[in-house]
Amino acid sequence: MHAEQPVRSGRAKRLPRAVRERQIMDAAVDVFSRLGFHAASMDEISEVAGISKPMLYAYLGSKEELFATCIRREATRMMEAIANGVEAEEPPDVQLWSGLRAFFGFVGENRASWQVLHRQASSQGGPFAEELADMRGRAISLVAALLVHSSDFTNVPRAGDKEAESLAAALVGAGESLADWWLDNPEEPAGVVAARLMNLVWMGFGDLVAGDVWHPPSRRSEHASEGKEGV
Amino acid sequence: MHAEQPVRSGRAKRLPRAVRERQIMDAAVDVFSRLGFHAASMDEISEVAGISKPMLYAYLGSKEELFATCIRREATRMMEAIANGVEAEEPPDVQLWSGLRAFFGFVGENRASWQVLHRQASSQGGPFAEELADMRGRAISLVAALLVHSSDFTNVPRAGDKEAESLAAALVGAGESLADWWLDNPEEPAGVVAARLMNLVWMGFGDLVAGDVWHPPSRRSEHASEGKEGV
DNA sequence: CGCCTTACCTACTCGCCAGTAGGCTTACCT
DNA sequence: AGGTAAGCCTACTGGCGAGTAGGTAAGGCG
Repeated sequence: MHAEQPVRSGRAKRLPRAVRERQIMDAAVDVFSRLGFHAASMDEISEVAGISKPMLYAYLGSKEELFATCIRREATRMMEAIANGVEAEEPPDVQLWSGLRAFFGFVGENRASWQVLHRQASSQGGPFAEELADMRGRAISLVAALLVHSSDFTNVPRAGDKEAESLAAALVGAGESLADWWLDNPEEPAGVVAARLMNLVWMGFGDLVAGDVWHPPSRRSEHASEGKEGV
Repeated sequence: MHAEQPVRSGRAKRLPRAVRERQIMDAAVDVFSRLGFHAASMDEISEVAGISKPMLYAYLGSKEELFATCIRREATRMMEAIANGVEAEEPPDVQLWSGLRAFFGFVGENRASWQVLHRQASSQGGPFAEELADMRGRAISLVAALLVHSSDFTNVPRAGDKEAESLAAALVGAGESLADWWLDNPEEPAGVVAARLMNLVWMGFGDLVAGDVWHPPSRRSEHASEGKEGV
């Protein structure tokens, strides 16, 4: 939630192209996330960005190009945030936990990004959804690899790659969905939401109902049922 | 996927109001699901319905009213489908399984309904999202009740109502999301998708990775890892 | 048979928004 | 200083789509 700088009045100060482009992108993400692709108008985006419409067209092209660019930028930012949060040497459950925390952390601090990325991109058809599917694909591969690796650690014969991928898809889906739900129920901190999903997907209802919970390997240790780990 | 009856040419046959309203609603769901709320035009809906625009306005009111009516109708149909699939006397895991099968069965046979219901309704803000949130709320309560009841069956002290509700939210979210994913990957049968989610949420990755799976209490028995149950 | 209600139509208005034409101004470079 | 290019603007067009005005046919019923 950046504080978009206020509406301009009169001529805007001269700025180098790169800076303006950044401002415009920020404005576009903001407006697209609030209004949706169709309802968002180039007039409003230019106004929020503090410039006039022709500048918008001069720098970022048509409305569709602009939107696609937003999606690509935000997707990249998010994947990087997650990658930075995970240590490849840790055991699988810890890696998953770190990934979830990084993911929900990103969403929490970039609600607009997530909104435009997920809800808007997926409800417009066409090339936008593909862009998104692409990112989801990368995320799924990541998790699938984690799972395969994870069963290597155990004594289990072999949990087919295909099956791992399905499960990964389900988990990524659950994450997307929980993040969406969180948008509408923002009172809870990121750590709690992440812990909830971690427990659900790692332990399952079966265990939870029986009273078992997963919790991160001790650091400052946690009281029983709801990991309140930092964001 | 109903075969919408073809485009009319000339004057439409006189029909009683109730019948026309049904036709119009079907057309509206179809068009909204394909194009999204904003891109859908009243002209196109009226054309698909086989009547003229003023009829549309006469019967169903403004575009927004029409959309809201679609959401309500489809939400009701869906909740009924699920309710009909579940027997209150069964043990909790079986109830959950039946519910999931009914849910994915409905989505499979009513892709357009689901699309309009979930993707469209949630990406438009305003009263539409509320309508949807309402339905989700009912679904969550249902699952939460199931969970609470479920831990009554075990010897566990008590899994706070609040926590049950969170988990229910996560599960419902996972279901929504997996259904969405399924829209884009329609090759798999409903039963497989349902089984996948069942395993994920009931067993958890922890157990799955260790080689344990959940499967429905024997009927014609299933070979190991991927429940290919009905629907 | 004629009257009226209900179903249905064609043909507009009007506002909004993507995209553009054409011109002004400020900074930098020689 | 003065040229020039990069940054910026106001003010338009053109099309599309929501919603309406005002009229035509068809079935029912006295």
